Amino acid sequence: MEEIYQVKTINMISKKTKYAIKALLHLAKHYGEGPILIAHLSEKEKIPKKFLEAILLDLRKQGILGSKIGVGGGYYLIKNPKQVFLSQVLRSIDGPIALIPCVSLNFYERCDDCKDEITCGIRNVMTEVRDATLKVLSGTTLEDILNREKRLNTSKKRTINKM
Amino acid sequence: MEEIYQVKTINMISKKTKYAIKALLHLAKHYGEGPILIAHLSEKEKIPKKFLEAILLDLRKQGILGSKIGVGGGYYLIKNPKQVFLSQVLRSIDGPIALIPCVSLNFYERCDDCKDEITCGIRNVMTEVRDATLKVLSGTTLEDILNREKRLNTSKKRTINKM
DNA sequence: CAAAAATCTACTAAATTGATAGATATTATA
DNA sequence: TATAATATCTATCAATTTAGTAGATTTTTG
Repeated sequence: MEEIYQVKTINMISKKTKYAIKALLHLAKHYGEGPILIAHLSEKEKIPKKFLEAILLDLRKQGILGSKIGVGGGYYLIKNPKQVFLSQVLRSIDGPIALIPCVSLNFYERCDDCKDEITCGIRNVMTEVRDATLKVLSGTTLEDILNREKRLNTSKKRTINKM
Repeated sequence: MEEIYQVKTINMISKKTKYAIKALLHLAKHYGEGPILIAHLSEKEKIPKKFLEAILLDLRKQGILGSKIGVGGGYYLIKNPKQVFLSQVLRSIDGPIALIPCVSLNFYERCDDCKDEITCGIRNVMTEVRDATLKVLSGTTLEDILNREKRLNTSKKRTINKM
């Protein structure tokens, strides 16, 4: 009898958020070149078209994207890629970055079982986790990510040439 | 007509993990004093009993807890509280700590849409996020959390006395 | 007016979360 | 050895979230 192994489904950032980042990076690469079609983004970044529509709409409502209807329309970045922070993107789609609501800056909620926030040790650690995470996420922009990719590409080439 | 506001449900650590941490802190506080009943933990920490059963079983399978059946039985910490890291607890219940599977140390999976891991900018940032998060989570033990609570309590008292 | 686009509304299947119910196995002790 | 006290195992469930799809509608340009 064969056994079936079920890979643990993983709960991190959602596909939706990952799609959002990929779409935004594409738009960032073509910043200033006018609107890009949903259909084009969908094809180039391998994102289901209808799903992408919803994502782009979210990002527009967050003030990150602009859109134009009709011939010659599409989506475009409203902000400069060096002003779009990864923290903002994650919050726009998945919501909070903190691991626990009582420590979230943008989605605060009191824990229902909380006796005293001030002296809660769990909350205290989770604040540190939040700060450590945010230091990276709100220190990284779309432009930074594109630059990382450039850097990684050239250092990869150097490595290959040495071999 | 009244409007109904639905608070955004929040996706961070699960209730299950939070319950696990609370149960473990309780057991840590009484480390070395012998087994504690599920029923007792359930009542003191306000955790649904049947749900708690499943959680404790998980933690036992992870080698964090031991159990004893029958009269005088219950659950107890196998490891010293200064050797139980928060990272291990989170992984035992919720799974991965990384935000993206291709960067997870314990639950690695290749992204299905990945062309080249080495030059992926998203992966590059997410590695940094993982490291920053882990620095805190794997640097904090059950004992540390209890100590934090003691410290927070005394500094709170000092503040109150000053007023 | 026609074509090209985004936008809106509604629906769906599968997985996950947060539980509960009830039967069973194990152990200490009277 | 019987019994009471425990943990353990198996099954089930409702609500929510995730990852989409379908189709009608609105806006804009030419």
